Amino acid sequence: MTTGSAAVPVSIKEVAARAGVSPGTVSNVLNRPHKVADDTRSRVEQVINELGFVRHGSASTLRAGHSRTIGLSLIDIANPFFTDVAAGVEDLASERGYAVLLGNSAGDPAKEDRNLRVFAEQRVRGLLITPSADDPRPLDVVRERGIRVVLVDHRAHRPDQCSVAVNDFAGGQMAAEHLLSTGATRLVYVTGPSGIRQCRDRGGGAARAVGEAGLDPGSAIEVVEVPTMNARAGQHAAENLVSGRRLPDAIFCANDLLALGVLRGLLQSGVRVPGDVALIGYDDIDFSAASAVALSSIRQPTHKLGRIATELLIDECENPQTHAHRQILFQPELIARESTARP
Amino acid sequence: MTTGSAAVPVSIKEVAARAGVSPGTVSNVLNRPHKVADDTRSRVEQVINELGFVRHGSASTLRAGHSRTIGLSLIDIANPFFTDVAAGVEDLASERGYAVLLGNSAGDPAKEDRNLRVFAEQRVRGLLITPSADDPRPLDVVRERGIRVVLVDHRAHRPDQCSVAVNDFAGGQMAAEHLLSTGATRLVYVTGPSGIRQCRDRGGGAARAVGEAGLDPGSAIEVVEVPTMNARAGQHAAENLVSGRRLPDAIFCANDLLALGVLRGLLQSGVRVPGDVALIGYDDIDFSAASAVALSSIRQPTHKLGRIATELLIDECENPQTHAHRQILFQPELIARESTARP
DNA sequence: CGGAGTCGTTGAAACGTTACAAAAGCGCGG
DNA sequence: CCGCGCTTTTGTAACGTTTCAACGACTCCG
Repeated sequence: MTTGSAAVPVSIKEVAARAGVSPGTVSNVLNRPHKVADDTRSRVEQVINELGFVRHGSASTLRAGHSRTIGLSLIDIANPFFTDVAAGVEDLASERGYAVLLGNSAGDPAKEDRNLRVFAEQRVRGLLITPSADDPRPLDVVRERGIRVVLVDHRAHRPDQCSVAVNDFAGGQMAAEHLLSTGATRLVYVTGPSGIRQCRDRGGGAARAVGEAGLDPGSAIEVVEVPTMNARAGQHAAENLVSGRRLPDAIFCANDLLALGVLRGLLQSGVRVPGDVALIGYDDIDFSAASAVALSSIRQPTHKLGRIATELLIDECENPQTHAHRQILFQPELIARESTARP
Repeated sequence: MTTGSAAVPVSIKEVAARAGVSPGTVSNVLNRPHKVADDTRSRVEQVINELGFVRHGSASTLRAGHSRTIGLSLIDIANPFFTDVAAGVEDLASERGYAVLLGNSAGDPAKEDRNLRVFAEQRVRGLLITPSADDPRPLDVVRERGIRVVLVDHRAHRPDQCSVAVNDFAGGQMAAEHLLSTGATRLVYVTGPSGIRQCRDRGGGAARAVGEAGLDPGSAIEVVEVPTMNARAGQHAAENLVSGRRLPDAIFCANDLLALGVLRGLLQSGVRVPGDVALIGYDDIDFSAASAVALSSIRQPTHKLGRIATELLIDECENPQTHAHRQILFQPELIARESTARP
């Protein structure tokens, strides 16, 4: 058994010496293998394996002027939506040999700033971010440092920037249309703080659908705003609706956690779903299909969102001259389940 | 508007020149502020702000011989358990000024290896890992490179290594005792692959509880093993139990996703929970309290797990001489809800 | 046989920071 | 006014890699 003693990292020079070549050649084997003669290359590769050489990323970054690391700044790493996005990011990054630096802003702009600073220190090659606020300034600061940025789940506010998002307006519209198609005429939209763009857009889409159906959005949709978007808040909202005898025909929730809470609140009060009230959520998180009454929802291509964003970012970093900036907007998908099934 | 052109990173030399001091002094301001005279320090700090200087982490790492980055290798970033752990890790790391490199092994040892390699290249200061297999060898390789490792949700297999885990045996025992206390005498344990240590331990704990209650573990517990630990598999298992007329008094599931699926399967077949069958899960994920019948579960201190692991790792890295290795084992906690409530 | 063109390899100079020995400045007792 | 100890600052040599001009060895063609 070896003692936990000295770390003895082997450098490119030792590899070079042992293989009887110059350090430059070893570097070429590592970075431009095709420029090295076959037998030299295989000799060097053999020595690399023998010695267990691993390139020192920092030295490489320092000299080459850029790293193989990308930053990922998320609003809430505990939220399944972002988690799925992160999984997509990690997937592609790992395939392409990039490392992912994780930052969780937890909705706090100060913490987001701190993370951006750390990313800047680490000289990340590029940055994927779901901005915690609409304010574009902190990002412009990052861009001025020469770090490429791709926005995730947020439309770019300038044409020379890539973004990947999902059409929340269309999703809201889709959800409301679906509810209306079950015969509902009086809707409730249970949503989080209106400061959150996603909540606003989804509500806007729902209003549009109601208007297009010939109803008056002002009276046909009641908006119930709750402070946090979790199940507890949803349950509370449902209890209020029941006790206030303001039960609509159908309820649209701005995310699935809210919807699961609403579902629970309704069922416990003896309200039947979908019999008395139809219910639809948003995000189609895993658990939605598993709830007592399988929850209809709006599915977003989360994993893909992460992958594509990463793809765009890497392309922008590696081919800055040919890269075409794109603002990609995915369409969400209606997943109809039991909670909106009506005879 | 600035053109998206030249990245103009300002170096320590320029700061030094502008502040009328030597580069060494700037470095001291950055790393050992107390060794610099007050007025010099404030002058340098002002220039740093004016110029928007950000230390080049790679140069620092290269020269200093160690980075301010820790690696985090998880089995499944889409699983709420690991996500909560990751949030705890990110929390503390960010507080201490460390960056977190994220790796998601997805249970694939090959991918785990690839990630470990990337971590090695980045010269992470230390590594947090929930190993995807029981095999300690890949980790020993990492340790030989001089990278400190703290195991997360896994007991260390050697005394000179830190680990942070939760007592799964106790958790399983706790769950089964609770079920027995409701009057149950015939249990089913729905679990994932027995290759997963957590599943084995929880089952072992349950068997112990049954034995201690004077029952024969061989006949009082039926084990149902499913290939994947998600809701679909749970529902399927429940349907099999119902159709096979093998309904027990109580069901213990190795995680909440399975339990939610089982719950759904039972309710749809007209089996009442907890009336006919009591049900308990494991992990106490957010959604458990929100399901149609609030799910009893075993709660683990996930966030804390992440924080403490990070704490241990940073201490081991920064104070190698005074650091005492610890194998911390948290105790889980029973959360009794409706699904096990009996009159 | 000489010169042009290829291909593979080399050597040395960076990249931005930190560590450390040495120097400079300063106050004070003799 | 010297010399001593103290604090503060400086200059310089690394750290491990990549880049690039230059070089040597071949081949090919005239």
